[in-house]
Amino acid sequence: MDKVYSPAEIEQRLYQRWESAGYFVPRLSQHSFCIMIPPPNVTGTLHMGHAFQDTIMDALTRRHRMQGEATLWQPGTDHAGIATQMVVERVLNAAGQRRTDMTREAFVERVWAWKEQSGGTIARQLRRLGASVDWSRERFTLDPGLSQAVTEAFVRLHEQGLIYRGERLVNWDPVLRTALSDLEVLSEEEDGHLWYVRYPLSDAEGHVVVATTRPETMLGDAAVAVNGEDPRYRHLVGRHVLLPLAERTLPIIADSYVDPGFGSGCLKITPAHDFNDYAIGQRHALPLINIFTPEARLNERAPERLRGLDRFEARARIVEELTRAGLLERVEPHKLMTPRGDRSGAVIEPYLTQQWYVRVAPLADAATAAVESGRVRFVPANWDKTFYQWMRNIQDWCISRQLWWGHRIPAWYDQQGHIYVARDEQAAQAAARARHGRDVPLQQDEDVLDTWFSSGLWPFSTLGWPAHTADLARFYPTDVLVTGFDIIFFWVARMIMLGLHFMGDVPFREVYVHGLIRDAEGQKMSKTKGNVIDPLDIIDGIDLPALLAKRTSGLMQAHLAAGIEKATRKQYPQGIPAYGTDALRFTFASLATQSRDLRFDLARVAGYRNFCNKLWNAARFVLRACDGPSSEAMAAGGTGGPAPRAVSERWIRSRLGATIGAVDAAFRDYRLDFAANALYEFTWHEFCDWYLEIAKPVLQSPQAAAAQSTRGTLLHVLETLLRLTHPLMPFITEEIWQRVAPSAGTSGESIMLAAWPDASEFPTDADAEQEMHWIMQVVLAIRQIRGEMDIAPAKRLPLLLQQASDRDLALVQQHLSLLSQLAGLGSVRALRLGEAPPPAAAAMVGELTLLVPMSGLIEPQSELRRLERRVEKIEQELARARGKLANDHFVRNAPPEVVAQERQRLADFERTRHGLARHIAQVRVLASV
RNA sequence: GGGUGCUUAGCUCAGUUGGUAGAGCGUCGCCUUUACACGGCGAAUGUCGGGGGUUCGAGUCCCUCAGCACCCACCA
Repeated sequence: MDKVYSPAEIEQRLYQRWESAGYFVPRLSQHSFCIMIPPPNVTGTLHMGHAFQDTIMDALTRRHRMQGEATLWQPGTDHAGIATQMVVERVLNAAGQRRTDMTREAFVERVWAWKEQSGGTIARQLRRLGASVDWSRERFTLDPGLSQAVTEAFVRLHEQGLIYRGERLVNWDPVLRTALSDLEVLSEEEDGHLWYVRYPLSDAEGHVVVATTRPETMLGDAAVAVNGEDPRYRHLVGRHVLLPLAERTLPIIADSYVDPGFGSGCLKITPAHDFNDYAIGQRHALPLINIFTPEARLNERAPERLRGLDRFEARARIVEELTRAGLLERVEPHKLMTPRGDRSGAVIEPYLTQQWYVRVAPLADAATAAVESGRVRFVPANWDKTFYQWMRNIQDWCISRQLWWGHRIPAWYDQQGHIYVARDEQAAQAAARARHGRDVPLQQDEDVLDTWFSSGLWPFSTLGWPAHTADLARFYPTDVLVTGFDIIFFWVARMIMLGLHFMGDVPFREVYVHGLIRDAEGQKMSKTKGNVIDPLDIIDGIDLPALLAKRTSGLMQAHLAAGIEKATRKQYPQGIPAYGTDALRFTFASLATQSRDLRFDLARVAGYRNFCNKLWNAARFVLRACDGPSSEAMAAGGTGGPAPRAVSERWIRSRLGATIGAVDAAFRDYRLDFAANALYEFTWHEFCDWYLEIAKPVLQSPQAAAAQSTRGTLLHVLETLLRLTHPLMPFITEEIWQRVAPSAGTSGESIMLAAWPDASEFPTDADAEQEMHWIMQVVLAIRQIRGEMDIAPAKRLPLLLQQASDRDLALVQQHLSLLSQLAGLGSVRALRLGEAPPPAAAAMVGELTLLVPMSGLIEPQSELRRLERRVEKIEQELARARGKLANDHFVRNAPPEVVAQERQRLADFERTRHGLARHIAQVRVLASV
């Protein structure tokens, strides 16, 4: 084994072996475990958030697989309608072409070609991350099977009256020229204006003033509304005004929606271009006057001179004309919430169109009930509140999109406009024939479905639905969904609704909601911010020029490049070193706290890369120590051999058991940060820092049985630790395990298929832990003196024991060589009764006083300072403990064991202080000489 | 307007039913100790955002204020 762990050499080799050996395919077992991957966009690449999420899922999957369950992690990708279509259109535009220049079929072909070209990236990335997904079941939302599921779901929902087609206002993206669902619209506060416009009364002198943020829509006004209670305007209700710039009169109506306190108290009503106005228009039977084309230009309903103007040009023109006509009373600056499309960024227009909708209310009720009753459990639990809040106010879901890339809606129209929703064209034709008595020409709906419609079926469509497959029976409901809170509404809620509806059961029993990965400064990672890191660049490393090129090329806003380059040069002057997959994965695990924002800092990856190296070298040590012909004897020692085990062996086994328990609990609670910490702590600070050091002299000792027993323990503990660590760090654990397992008496093709560690095999050994605690206290106390006095580590120190109890003496006797080795002692001797101690540095362990004679090594002054610092601390603790025990209320009300514990603490502190005080007095005399 | 979080060491964060405030990174000493310098040993560092309350006892529970972040929502 090399001195330094080199992930690059082993990771890809091991993954290929796992994959080709079929280890990712679920085995047969009574119990099953299943996770569905949230399918990423097929044309995208995995970012840090994906890598984080995939690490979590892989860790869960690997642990369950080791527990012997039939484990499936289902992979796949999403066609991501709008996002993908936009990407391909951008490519076309760059080549001087436009989507509208080609046929739909030609365009869709281009998208498929793009998908084939880029589709392998995600799979490649997943493999590099070590994701143990079952590639043989990989799915894509536009696969024939999944498309059939989409059609089936649509047709059934339609038959059940849960899908309908209707004409109403939708969120219209005039740039993409498609409808969007409510969720795809993001509102943000922007600076705007409030224009106060005079609408003259039609039958008398005077006018009313309406306040509007969108003067251009006045051409579509159908009324002016006032609050019926408003004394200023009450008398005008029923009269009419003349709509400026248009040759129309509008009624003045009363509606309680109008807030007399806002603006002028008069509201222009434009039912075809505002959601509120639409509702008011419905109440008052007002006409819908659509003044826009799908591109949001003024249409033929506008006066001729304004036709064809873009909505923002139209606004300027109309304000200008109103000003010229003296109808603009004033303009105020005004902050308003502007709705924008989440993909295009275009200002969304409420627009009157025919669209398909899912009637959500009945589905939402069932979904809410499923969460309330605990059939679906959110982790952390409080996400259910977010879920409920959305579910309570849910509106019908607009599922049709005026795009070309996606699942074509299974609806056909005859020339009279009758609709035939059917599983295929033949079935539609049959329905048409039934109506008309003959075949008639049918035209399929041009629209496609919202991407999230097919994603919503993912937990069962991937398993073969609508067929009744064995996989469905085996894996549905799945066990856990691992996802970010950003798609609870888009995806989680819809899977629950559709799963309950079509499968009659929840799609997953638990939803583990993790935080979102941000950069080291807490900024969201994005291309425009230039702070994106490709997970593979952390694994393989990347030099600065390549990193700069990646971050500054293909920017939508080229002017950002300079700033990004500067920041990148500053942050990564040397580029990024190669850290390997396991270090990255362990970092992700350690980040998996319950916080919402998770800051990703490369310094942590470096720390865990070091941890990998630590584990690697510990293994190197163990293998070297156990190298030899008698490996069978060692194995026997490891699995309950004959010799009574040394206390250190009993201790490390007990600690391992505790660690297994902690890791098990952490996995059950989805606290991978706890799991990572427990593994780190045990591996580094117990196994390496203490046990390996303890083992060294034993291995050299002439007592063959003790050495042999130690070898067995080293192997057994390491082998178990590797299995325990494998879900988080699959590669390094496999690489080491392959070398360690045979000597440890374990066999198997792969650690992946080895049994998950059993804590009961390593029960708590309280005696051993206590005894080791004493040893460690003594060692630490002497090391502290050495460290604080700057005594060279190689210098062997004499140690005198004062006031040693029988137990102390027995322990010293028993562990003399151990103590000498760990603390660097030259000699150890107990003071005789009445023997005057020489000038010495002192430390206390319980009642025992440890003395290290100064004899030229230690300056009395510095020892004095050291002792005084310690006493000061103890005095503080003493004061607190005394105060507590002096408090009558505490002694009377606190539980007896707490009071007893406090008394014990007080006694310990007093003894220690007393001992130290005595030495201070002595040292002070020396110091003053 | 409604809702949800967050505020603990220089930085990033843990802190499980209230009972001695922790880790990693960084910092400062000493060390080429035969697994590891991607290392070893030792050290320093906190008004747990402010205020109030409950309690024998509060980082933890309640109230309140401040700051930050996010989500939902139809005030023109």
